[in-house]
Amino acid sequence: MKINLGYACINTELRKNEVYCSRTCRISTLQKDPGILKQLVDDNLRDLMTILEWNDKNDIRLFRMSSQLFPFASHEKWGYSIEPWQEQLKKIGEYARDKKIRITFHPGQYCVLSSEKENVVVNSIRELEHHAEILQRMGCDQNSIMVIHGGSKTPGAMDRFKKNFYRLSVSCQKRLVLENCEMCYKVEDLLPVCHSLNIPLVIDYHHFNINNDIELEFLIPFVLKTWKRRGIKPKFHYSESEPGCGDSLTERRKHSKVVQSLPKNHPEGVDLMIEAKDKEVSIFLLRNNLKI
DNA sequence: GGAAGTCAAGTCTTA
DNA sequence: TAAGACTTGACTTCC
Repeated sequence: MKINLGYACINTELRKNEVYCSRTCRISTLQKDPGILKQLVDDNLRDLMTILEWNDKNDIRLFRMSSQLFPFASHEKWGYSIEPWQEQLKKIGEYARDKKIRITFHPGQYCVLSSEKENVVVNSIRELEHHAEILQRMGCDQNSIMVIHGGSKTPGAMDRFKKNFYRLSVSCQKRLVLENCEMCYKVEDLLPVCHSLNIPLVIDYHHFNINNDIELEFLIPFVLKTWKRRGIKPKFHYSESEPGCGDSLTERRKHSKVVQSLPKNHPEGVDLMIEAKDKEVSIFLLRNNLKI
């Protein structure tokens, strides 16, 4: 069996040697020394290249970039242009393309397009446009997607999501995909929105296992259609609860250190992002255990 | 140098 | 209505 497995943001082996791409700072530090940002971004981009080279050597061709690559770049007050790093981004993008490493993003929990608060929506739009700009400057193709959740479950949330989706630039719209979550939006809740906006749907198996009503086998064909009609290679997420964790939702939500197995009936040709604390180590374990 | 507390951001629950 | 929990890794402060 051949599955394209990937991991998110941090390479634990390289991290031990201070190679990582999520350096940031506090606003209080920025106020004292605004020039610190350039050094943080330079170091993050340098290490991003190192991580991609490591991925290539280890035949890992799916990687989620950290949203902290450019700290505060989308901040209302402290935001700045990423244009000065165009050359580095282009070079990194060319390398990823050359090595067939699929790059993706997963902006954080504060990115809520369905919020009732206009300022939250405006901040979310700025955040998404920033992520899309990075991918654009890297020259990434349509397979470099940005995954977000449905967000708020207040009345009218999905209508607001749809309305605010059209406030995004076209290049940003083209990269946006939705993911089911364990609290608010199940796969079947998101399918109508994805159909209406013509955006793909990421199945997160872990979230599905915590929050579901319908058999996944029934839903998968509908989900795969959302990718096919856009010509984007499907990607799902997988993680497990910590073995021996309690029954409460809080305990089950936490990701385990490693992933022991693959989801049952995972469809052929769907990339799989492994979301475990031990990151790339989980991929090696899976390859060994399952002879992938 | 290590441990503990804090941090840009949102939403939901509880008091 | 306000405070705290949620989640997570990195920063910052304290001892």
